Amino acid sequence: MQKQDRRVQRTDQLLRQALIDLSLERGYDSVTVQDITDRANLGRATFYLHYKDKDQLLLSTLEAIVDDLLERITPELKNMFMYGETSPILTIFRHAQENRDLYRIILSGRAVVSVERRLREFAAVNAQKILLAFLRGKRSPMPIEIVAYHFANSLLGMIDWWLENETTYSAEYMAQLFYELSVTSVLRSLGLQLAVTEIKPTPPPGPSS
Amino acid sequence: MQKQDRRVQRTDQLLRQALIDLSLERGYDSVTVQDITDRANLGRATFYLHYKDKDQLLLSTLEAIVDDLLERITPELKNMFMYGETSPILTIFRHAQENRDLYRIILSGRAVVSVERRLREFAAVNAQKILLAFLRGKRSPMPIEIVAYHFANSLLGMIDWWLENETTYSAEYMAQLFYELSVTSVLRSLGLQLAVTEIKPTPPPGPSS
DNA sequence: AACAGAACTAGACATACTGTCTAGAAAGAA
DNA sequence: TTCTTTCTAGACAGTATGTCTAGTTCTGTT
Repeated sequence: MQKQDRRVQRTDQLLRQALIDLSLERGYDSVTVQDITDRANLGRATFYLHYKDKDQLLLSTLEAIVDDLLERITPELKNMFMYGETSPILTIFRHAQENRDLYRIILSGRAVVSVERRLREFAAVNAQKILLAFLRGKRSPMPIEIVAYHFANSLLGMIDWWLENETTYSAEYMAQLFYELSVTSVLRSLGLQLAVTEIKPTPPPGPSS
Repeated sequence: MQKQDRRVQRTDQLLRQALIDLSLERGYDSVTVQDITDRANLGRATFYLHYKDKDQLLLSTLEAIVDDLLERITPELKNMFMYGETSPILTIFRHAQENRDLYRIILSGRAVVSVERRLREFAAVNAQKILLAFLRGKRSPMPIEIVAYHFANSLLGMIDWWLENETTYSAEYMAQLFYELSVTSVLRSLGLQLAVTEIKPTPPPGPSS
């Protein structure tokens, strides 16, 4: 990451954006390497100088975005409020909104298996970490892996639905829905009281109906 | 479906099984039409006499299995008990167990986008029907589409996890976990009391830990 | 047992995409 | 300017697709 690589980074960025755009336009599967380099105004050979294949390109885009999310979310996990402005859940919804295109490609199965699986695995692993922290050593009455998987799966599903359908709902509203639909029962299943302060009564129902 | 088509059906079945087997062995994506017909001891040309492409073949397998499930589940939906031996949820878990291979290929994203999406859509649509029936005309405090999507997504996620990991858990146990993790909070989110009888206390915790 | 029609096969074909390689052009730092 | 990195154009072999044709093998019916 030294020397003369501003050019390289620019090319990287062009390729990533081209793949995202083309995927949304006509589906990840049907996008060829040729298509990508054409769109990015680059030679096809250049692609292979940067990435092994199309999946690698998408994967690297995912990694970048995941790093970004982690950076934003880690400090918030210190205090474990699931509600309010510092809620990690809210942050995740906001992050999804900001990176809507990429999330959509990956989540709605537009993209390829391996990448989606990577994201889901990442989510499940982190969910488990968080739930374990909540437990503080207590024993869960339910297998923690299932609960964590369910938690991550629900969150991703909620995001998927949101980005595909009613984007007019605010991130705050979605976070609240998720809280009511998932967080509460997850905590209860772990044998925990809602160890959470700041429960807003019931935020305004999202814009449209 | 007349005349001399026992042979056709047999060929169909051979192709389907070959695709399932090969997909589990080395991933749906990397299976070629040649592979399938080799495994089924058929000529490649024969494949195209039956299906347009690989996706079509998988899709037709899915349709068949979905029809089967619907047939079993429809009568159970008459009485709406979510618990007990006639619980539709339990039936779904059993169905998944019986058709484990196919479910795994589709759910774990081993297969192709379009097929998985079809299954998820099917699940969401039916979930919505069921929830509407539960509401009996009452107005839900939460957007019903989201709740239905969440419900379907959770169920599929649970099945996915189950088939991929601890198949030693019984279908009954999984149904109960699902009930506690999802059904309760879904009903509550719809503004419903648990309109359900027969809540078993807490079934034995699945075999392993 | 023989026949007719349906179902399958083998192989060839055009097409498309992949991933690699080479020789050389363009860009940018020194 | 000069030197190194980065990109390009085009060619290449390899593999999969989907279509087609002519011919073979089944199977139910007579």
